Amino acid sequence: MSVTPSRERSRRGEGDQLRDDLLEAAADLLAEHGSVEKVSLRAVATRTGVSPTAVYRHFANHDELMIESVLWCWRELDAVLGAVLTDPEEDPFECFRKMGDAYHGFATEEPGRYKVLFTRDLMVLDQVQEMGLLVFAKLVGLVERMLAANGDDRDAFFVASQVHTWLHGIVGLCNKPGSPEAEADPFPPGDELVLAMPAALGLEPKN
Amino acid sequence: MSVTPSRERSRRGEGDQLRDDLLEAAADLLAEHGSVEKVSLRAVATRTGVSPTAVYRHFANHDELMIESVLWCWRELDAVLGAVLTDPEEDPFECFRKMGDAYHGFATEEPGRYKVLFTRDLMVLDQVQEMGLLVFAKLVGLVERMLAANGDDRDAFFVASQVHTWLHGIVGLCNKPGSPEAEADPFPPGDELVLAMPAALGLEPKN
DNA sequence: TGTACATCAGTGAACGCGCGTTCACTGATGTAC
DNA sequence: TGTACATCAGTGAACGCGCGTTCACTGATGTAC
Repeated sequence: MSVTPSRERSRRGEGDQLRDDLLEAAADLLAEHGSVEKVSLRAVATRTGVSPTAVYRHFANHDELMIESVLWCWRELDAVLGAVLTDPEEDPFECFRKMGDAYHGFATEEPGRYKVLFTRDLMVLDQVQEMGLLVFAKLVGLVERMLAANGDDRDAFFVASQVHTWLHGIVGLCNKPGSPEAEADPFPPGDELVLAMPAALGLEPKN
Repeated sequence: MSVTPSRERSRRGEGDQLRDDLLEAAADLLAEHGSVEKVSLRAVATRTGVSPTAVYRHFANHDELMIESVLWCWRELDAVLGAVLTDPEEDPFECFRKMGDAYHGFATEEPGRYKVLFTRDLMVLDQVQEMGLLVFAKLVGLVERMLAANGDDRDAFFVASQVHTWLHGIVGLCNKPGSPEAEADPFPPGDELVLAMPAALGLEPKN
């Protein structure tokens, strides 16, 4: 029941440090296991170097710890995509290609994290849904710019939904299961499908 | 520890009946919970009206019970899609529309079952992968017929992969979480996206 | 036709495990006088 | 400057739970003689 003394007790008034450390450990465990059910409060405490009871000083219970950790993960995806999507001066088509790569890259490098983000039971929660909308709104904006540049009068919201659903499906079916053992699964590599998407959806610059 | 006597003991020589009953109960529980981890051997036994130990007469352990149940679920999807895909006389474009509806319908009506089918940890298993390939091969055949009808020289395998990844993404992001509480989620209804897919992928009959 | 017996289809108690959560506590540290 | 004390940041033991799995068993049923 004792704990590896891997962590020094915070100084007085700096107890909130533990909260961040717990969230970081929980996010790592979510990334490793890919699901909220497989990450126990006790495991998070152990990884942080603290006893299970200490967690209750910062979170009401296991559920709250997990929800906060998932929101933490969402902020990471937002940061990754935000770095690519926000510059309003850059060519939107170039921007779109980079976004596809970034999205596919995140899902490939962090499959567990990605899976957790889009778990349906979690997306029902208001706060999680809000984060999802925030990221999606950026995509809608980018699609608007592409359509405008092409004089295309399609609905940007609908087209952005097409983009997102397709990307989501590609990374869901084509991701390798960790090791590069390669040719086991029946599908073409995800990046080829990502590459072919803009043309199929009419999101390439008109000549 | 005792069991509701909801089930009569099989007659001698008919012990295999229990095996089928267990698989059916397990498939139902998978449909309800949407994940292998949430379905315990004990829960399957209880639902079947039998003690946990009885399960071991037919399955080596919890893992084997779950794998066989998932294969059972795959056979159901195969049957649903097979009913639509197999008639080689029918107009392939009409057939394709029906297939999209059937796929979307299965995923919407049985979200738990659908989720389990495409769980990555399970798809790694040879037998599960084999079932997936079997279903996918039918789609490739259908796409071949559409491309041929249109004199389209694209690779049927690649186009079928585009179809499947997109459908998978649509049902993954747009499915309602059970009740028709409606306008919570940010995306357009899945059936609209399914309807728009053939045109976007160039899979409508040429005039 | 009667009876001993092997087999089949299960049961029931028990095990050790990790889990979420509660409770009473401890010891260092900053503050008031 | 010294000391009493409140507070903060945790600890450690214990609880009841459901789980997968093992073990010795039971009772009905078909078969051999």
